[in-house]
Parts: sequence; structure tokens; C-alpha cells
Amino acid sequence: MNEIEVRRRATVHDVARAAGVSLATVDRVLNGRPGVRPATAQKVEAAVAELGFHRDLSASLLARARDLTLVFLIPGGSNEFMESLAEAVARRAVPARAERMHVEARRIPALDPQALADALDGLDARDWDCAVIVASEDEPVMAAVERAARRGIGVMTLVSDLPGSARRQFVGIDNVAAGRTAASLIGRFCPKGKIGVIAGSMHLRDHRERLEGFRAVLAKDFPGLMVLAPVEGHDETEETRERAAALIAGHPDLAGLYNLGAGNAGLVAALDASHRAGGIRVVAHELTAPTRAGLKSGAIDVVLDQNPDGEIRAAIAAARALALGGAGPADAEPIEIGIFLRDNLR
Amino acid sequence: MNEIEVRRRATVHDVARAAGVSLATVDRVLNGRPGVRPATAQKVEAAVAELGFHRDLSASLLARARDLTLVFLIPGGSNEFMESLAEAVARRAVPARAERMHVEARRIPALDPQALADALDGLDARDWDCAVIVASEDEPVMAAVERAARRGIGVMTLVSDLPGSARRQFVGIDNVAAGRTAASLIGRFCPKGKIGVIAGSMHLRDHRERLEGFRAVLAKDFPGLMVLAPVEGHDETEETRERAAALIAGHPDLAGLYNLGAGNAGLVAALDASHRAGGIRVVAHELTAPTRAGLKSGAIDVVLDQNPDGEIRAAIAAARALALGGAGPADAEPIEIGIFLRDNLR
DNA sequence: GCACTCATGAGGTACGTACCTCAAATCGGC
DNA sequence: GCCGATTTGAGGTACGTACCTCATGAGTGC
Repeated sequence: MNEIEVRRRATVHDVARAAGVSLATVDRVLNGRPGVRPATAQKVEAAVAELGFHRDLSASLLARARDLTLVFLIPGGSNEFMESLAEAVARRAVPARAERMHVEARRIPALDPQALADALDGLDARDWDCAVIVASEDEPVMAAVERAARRGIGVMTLVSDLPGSARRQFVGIDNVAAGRTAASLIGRFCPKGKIGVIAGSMHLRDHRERLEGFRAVLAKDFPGLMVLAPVEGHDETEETRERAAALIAGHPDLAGLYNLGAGNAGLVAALDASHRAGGIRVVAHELTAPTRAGLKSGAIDVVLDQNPDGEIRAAIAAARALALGGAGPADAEPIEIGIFLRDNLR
Repeated sequence: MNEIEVRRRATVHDVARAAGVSLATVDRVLNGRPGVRPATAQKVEAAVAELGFHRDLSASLLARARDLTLVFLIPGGSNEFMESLAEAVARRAVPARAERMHVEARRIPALDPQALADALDGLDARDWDCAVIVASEDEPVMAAVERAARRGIGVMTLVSDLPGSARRQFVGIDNVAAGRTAASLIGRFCPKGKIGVIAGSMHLRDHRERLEGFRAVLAKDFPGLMVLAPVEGHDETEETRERAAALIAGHPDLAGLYNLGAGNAGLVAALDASHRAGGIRVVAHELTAPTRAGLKSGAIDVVLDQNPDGEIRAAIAAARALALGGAGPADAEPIEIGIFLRDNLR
């Protein structure tokens, strides 16, 4: 069709020829099998680089009897967004199967670093090619990621990143930008007054980043607003309700509320109970049943959303890319931050 | 790993056994080769349905010497969004190649039904599995889609749909919802006054749908606003500038402006020249260089966006699904409408 | 019931990779 | 320069589908 089409993709045979070794040796190097001298391995790697060889995933998955396996370790609890992530995994399982991928979601205790580490440690590298975690930034998690990577399991982070670890890729939104957007909306909505902030946990990097972006824009562009110290609702409905109720009751001049974590059913309940819903400008995260209800009733003004289906799709695509390239981080396109008002609910 | 994993996918061999025919016959039926009695073909199809057989795309593409080919026929002209679609195709060409797909973008004259029809007619079914068009709703286009489908080329529509035609799938946003969202934003921004509307062409279904949604919400929720008759800028910079300038000059009480087509560089130029930028609330479509500039300068308040990369990715995925299933429309997930203010530019 | 066409079966090769076996070559140490 | 261990080569089969040939089956018209 054109010059690109004419030029055949390089195959393992080409690599063998270019490196001056046999097919078996190329295979040993590519699949990390033992019994190859470093000097020979280097010859092969040089040929791979020179030819721009990339393993043909279709053929590779066809030849292995087994599909590419990918497990999502998703926090449990009353966090509706995590629920929707798990549902998205289930939805994508069917089409993924057509692409020779087996994807599965497992729920683990939320905000429990040791439970996440244990779940990672429990993965057998013979069964799983890749694991996707919603990371909290804690030492046991870092160490478990390291161990999994060493066993040959590619670890990716979803929603909340773990930079500096052995994770191969992060899939999620720019949380600093999300916080900044929340601030710029709240700032336009509220001429003056106090702004309350509710987080899930400061151990979650995504929450810390949102707070950082939020504070930065408010401080710079809206000096008339005063940000209260953030309180933690641990992403649970009831705890978030209590924190929100306390904020509302304790500050009669509360102009805005930013819940950068989950537990939005509790937030809406507290707003409704206070009879000040509609008088306080509220920005929350993730389009779920409670935030939809809040938007419709007017209790919530804006919801910032990271499309769970899109994230799961991106994670699955990234896993394929990892399996294909073997090497460096595939450049994933960033997930968009969705902004939802009552009128553009999907 | 679990019961799904254990249960092998059905193969052509299984289908042959279940239908009580040979492999060759199954192959003839699946690939539409001649020489099969209708009764036999039906037996095979029944077996396919019963076993839930789906052709293994990896193996299929491996066996055909040729990659799956997909051509995007994208309007040319000064329309920046179309430009970004073409760029997105080029970007996706590389990863698509790893999935054994050849994708290519061709530019054709904009708003020229005959040119589009000719381009479709010029596609050889031996070279192209699938074509993606940005359709205008005109008879020559409908007929050409019909002919292409008859030749065995799967046609999909992008951005603007062509219902009732032989197109297999539409990839794009819900344009009625986009128009409604524009109205609900303009409505909140403007207490009263006249609202101007600029369209590209009323032959484009997406533009008609946006206008429909826009008018419906304004009429229902914001009766204080008066919508002027829409003018056509034909998605060209200069023509849009003239139309916008005329609207602004002709209506000193113009409160809002909705450009539901392209040509935004002209819109911004007209606003700047009028010295009323900032005094008129402006909603436009598609995040491109001119709309970004407009957001930053304050000339444009909100941009509604359909992520071109996401659309191209969805189109490519849909093409795979079509090639795989052969049958009915793959249920594509709808493309999200992005809302961008100055502060959440990505 | 003959010649003929058309439908079907049987079997092969190919795609690019994974994984296996077995023999042969090469290496290091002494 | 010999031994034993390690490294390498050669070649095979398999995955699931596409596409090919050739032979044989069934069906048709006359």
C-alpha cells in the first residue's frame, strides 16, 4: 500500500541472521532462558535494537498456550468509585478475552498497606503476567512491588501512583491538575468565605496531589478565600458524613466544600441534613450513584471524574504494550479529567 | 485460573465437528467463499452461534499475510479539528501496527459530498478492510457507502453520523447532549440578551444535532434569552470571522455566542477586533490551537471537546471488532464530551 | 443412466513465536 | 591437550486461522 507496508516487520529469524546466531539462541535471550554467554546475549540485543525488532504479540500469545493474564487489586469498602473500577474490569473482561487476555479484579481491604503487600506477594509469576494496584504510599507496598517485579510480574499503578518504586507504568489522571481545576471552579463560585476540604487519607498520593493543586490555585488566584485544614474521612461513607457535618456545623460562614476523596454518599447526607445544601458550593470527585444524585438535587455543583472504563481500558492496553516491548515504559496517553455539571451527566 | 480460563475457546475445528462438516466448509462459510449450499451454510452458522465461536483475530491476522487495513477519509480545509484528527491517526499508526493493523489518513475536500463519494468508490476492497468517514448527509455519500459495503468494505462514521445508511458503526459524541450542555452553560452565564449561533453547515448532522439540543434547553430553561437565527461559516476561518463580526456588530445587546462548528480562529479574531471580547460569553467546540488561545485570552469561556485521540482509538478498536465478529454493530462505548475552561486545559 | 456441474472432504503449507530435544561445538581449568 | 561443563545449533511440533489443491461425493438435466 505504501513504503511502510512493503517493508516487512523484522522477525526472530531476521534477528538470528543479523546477530549471526541460531534461532534457539535468540529465543533464549528474548525469553530470558538460561545458558547464553553475556557476550552472545549482547550480540542478539544489538541485532534486536538495530532491526527495531518487536515481538509479534499475536503470534506470541498464539504460541504460548496461555493468555496474557492481568489482575487488578482493587480496594474494597464502601468506596463507590472502587466498585465501579471493579465493574469496569468485569465489563472489559469479555472483549479482552478476544485479544487473548485474561483480566480479573480482586477486592482487598482498603487503606491497608499490609493487605495489599500480601496480595501482591501471593501472586504466582507462572499464573500472572501483570498486576495493577491502587497504591498507597507505604513501605510494605513499595517492597512488595519490588519483589513482584523481581519475580517477573509487571506491576502498574492505577488512580494513585507510586513513583520511585519498581512499578512499570501509572494509569490515571493528573491529580495536581484536578485539584487546580477544583480550586478554579470553587474560586469562581465563591466570592469569599471559608473553604472546607475533606480527604480520604494523606497516605494516598492522589489525595495529597489534589490538595496541593487546590491550595496552590486558591492561594494564588483567590486570596479572599480561606482554606480550612483538611480532615480525613478515610473514603468511608459514615466517617465522611461525620467529618462533613462537623465542618458545616462548625463554620456558619462555610462557602465551599471540596471532597477530594470518596464517601460522597456521606457528604450528600450531611449537606441535606444541614439544610444548607445549595448554599454551599460543593466540588467532589468521581461520577458515581451518590455524586449523580448530589448533582441532580443541587447538593453538589461539580464532579471531577476519571472515567473508570477508560482507565481500565488504558491499563489493559498498557499491559499489552509491556508484554510486547519488555522494555521501557510505554507512553500511555494521559486519562482526561471529566467535568460534570447537572446538565452534562452521561 | 478459574472456570472461564479452563474452558477452551471454541476453534474452527470445534465448529466443523459440531456442524458435522469439514474444516474446508467451515472456512468457506466463515470467509464468504463460494461453493456452499445454503442449507450447509446454515448448519455451520448454527454451530457458530451455539458454540459462541469467535474467530481468533490474532491467529487470523497471522494467517493472512496482510494486516487489517483501515483508511480514514478526513475533510481538509482550514478546519483545525480535522487536522488534529489526521494527526491522531498518524500517532496511532505506530501502536496499531503492533496489533497488525495498517491505518492511514487521507484528506479530501471538505463539505464536498461528491469528493467523499469518489474517494469511497476509489477504494479497492482487496486493499482496504474498512473505511472511516466524516459524513455529510447527502445522497451521493449514502449511495457510495452502500456501494462500498456491497464490495465488502466496512464503513464507519466518525464525528458526524449517517443513520439509515450501510455504515456499520458510529464513533463520536452525543451531539444533542453537547448542544444541551452549551445551552446550560450559556444560560447560567447570561441572565438575558441575545444569543448568536454560528454553524458550519446544516448538511452536517452533528451540527444540526447540536443546534437542536441547544435550542431545546434554552427554550425550556432560559426563556429570557433570545436565540438568533444560525449563520453558516462553513468551518472556514475567514468566513467564520465575517459571520461572527457581522453578528457582533449587528447586535449591541449580544450576550452570548455559540459556535457549534469550526473556524474558531476567525471567531476569536472577530471578538478581539470588536473590543467586546470578555463581554460576550462564548462557547465553542474542539480544543485546538485557536480555542486554546481563546480560552487563555478570555475571548472564549468554555470549549466543548471530543478527544480526537480517543475517537481514533475507538474507531480502530471498532474496526477490529468488526473484522472479528463480522456481524452486528459492536457496542462501542460512547465518546465523552470534554468541558474545558481556562483552568483545566490539558 | 450418462455426462456434467457443483458441493464437500481430506490434507497440505504458511504465518511468527514458544518451547522442546538432542547433538555438536566451545569453553575453562589443569 | 584432555576432561567435564557449559553454550550453541539444528530441527521439530504446536498454537488457530487462511488459503490452496485435488479427489470424491452428490446432485442436475437430458
